[in-house]
Amino acid sequence: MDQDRSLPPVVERMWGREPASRRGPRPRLDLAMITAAAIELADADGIAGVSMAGVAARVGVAATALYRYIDSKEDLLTAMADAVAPLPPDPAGQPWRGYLAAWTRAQRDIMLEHPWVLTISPLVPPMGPRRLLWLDRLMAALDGTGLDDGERVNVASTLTGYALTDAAVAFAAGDPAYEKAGISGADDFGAALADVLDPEAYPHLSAAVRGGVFSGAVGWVDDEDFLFGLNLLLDGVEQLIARRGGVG
Amino acid sequence: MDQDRSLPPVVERMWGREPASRRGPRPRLDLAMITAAAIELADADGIAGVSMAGVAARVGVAATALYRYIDSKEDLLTAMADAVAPLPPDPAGQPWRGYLAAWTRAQRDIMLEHPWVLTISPLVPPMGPRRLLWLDRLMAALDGTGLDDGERVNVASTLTGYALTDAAVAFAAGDPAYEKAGISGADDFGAALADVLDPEAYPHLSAAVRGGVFSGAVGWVDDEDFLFGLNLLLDGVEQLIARRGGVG
DNA sequence: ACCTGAACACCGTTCAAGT
DNA sequence: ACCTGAACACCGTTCAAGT
Repeated sequence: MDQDRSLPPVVERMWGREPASRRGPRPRLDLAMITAAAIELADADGIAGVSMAGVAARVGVAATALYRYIDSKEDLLTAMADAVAPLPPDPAGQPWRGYLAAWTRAQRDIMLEHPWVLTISPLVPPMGPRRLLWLDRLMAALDGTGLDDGERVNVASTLTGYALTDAAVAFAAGDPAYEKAGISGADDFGAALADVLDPEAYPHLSAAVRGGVFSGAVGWVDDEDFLFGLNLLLDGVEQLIARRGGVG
Repeated sequence: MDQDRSLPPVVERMWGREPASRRGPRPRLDLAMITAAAIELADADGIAGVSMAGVAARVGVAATALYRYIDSKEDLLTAMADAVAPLPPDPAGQPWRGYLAAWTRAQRDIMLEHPWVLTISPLVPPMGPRRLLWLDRLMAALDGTGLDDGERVNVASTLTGYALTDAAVAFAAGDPAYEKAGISGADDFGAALADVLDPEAYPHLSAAVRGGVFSGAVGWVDDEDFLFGLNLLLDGVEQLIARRGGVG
């Protein structure tokens, strides 16, 4: 039962389970060193800056030596997505709603600081020690609300998804691809769109664009927008808690 | 004002604005043909199956000829993410809540059918004709609720994000990377996790895992889970509408 | 047992040359 | 003006050989 349902090798290593190597020279590296180097490269040059050769050079080793520690580059990206997360905020003594808000904001901030996470995260299930610590803390914060474990997990995944979406939208507004074309903010986004939208085919949207939906001072990136959607979710959670008879 | 705030070239082409070419031989291709070929490849072999050479071969042209129509592979992916969306459901005569639910589900279904969208979508702002048609229809469905344009856009982006998250989670449960390791469903996911979780460091989560959170009959992929989070959101929207004094 | 260096198959993109 | 073919710089990954 222990051997049958084993985790993927990278995940095992992310949890510190290095294979017990006995004979021969001692390893010069471990997964944490490699992951840290890769994260530094990604922070500096984006995901395109992460090549096996580049990571290897940074830890002072030949490119091919990395394959002693990971099976593939994909595995490396999986480990990066977990390791980039800092420790979650401490839920001790906090009311659930305040903690969930802080938790979600902190998770979004990770992605604003490390935009490359957006390019790997969504398809990777959170099985590493860091991401699961976040999950554990959120579950703790919901003690006393009457929500069961399954509901808590669902709340966590919904909030994680929201953080991801918000970060992606915020990032898109400043996307270099659009700056290249002379569009630098929400303001120009709307103006450019107006040129192309047929009012007959897109009646509501083109009216909204002419009305200036995308021309707000800060537009998409506005903190108000983050709170808007977040409170939508938290209101929903609050209703559920009320139904379960938990305390607010 | 028309020239200054121009859209990126790909986006212009997505809107059918092919450059007016006069002299010389007529083009053999257009962006739609190229995009359709790329989508077929991605559906068949995943995003890894989409190479410039492969797409070119499928439309019967040398690899380098594609650069007459797009500036880079990234542009091609942008066009694919828009073109893969079918027409949105028709909102005519539907109550807002029912339409939003159908809209969100349909959007998630796109990603379940074309999982490769998950690997490009989150960083690409929706500026193509298809994605913006979806936005227009959702805005139409909210007529009479009292929500303003900005709020409607925020609702749309939040629901889109939710659809994306749900699809990603559902997809992760069946991720080949985990099947490779002998983990085929939610059941094994939980068992594998139990081996590695330290109950002292992860008290709530390890209790939940022992309690079988991840061992439900269908687990993550359950339709119940999709509706759970969706209703959280729609309850939030409903509260907002009530505050605005709109009709349900 | 760990690491290296050479090698392989493949990739996106450029550019000059053809029509 | 469109398309081709050769070429370039780079990539992830393998494998035999060294210690």
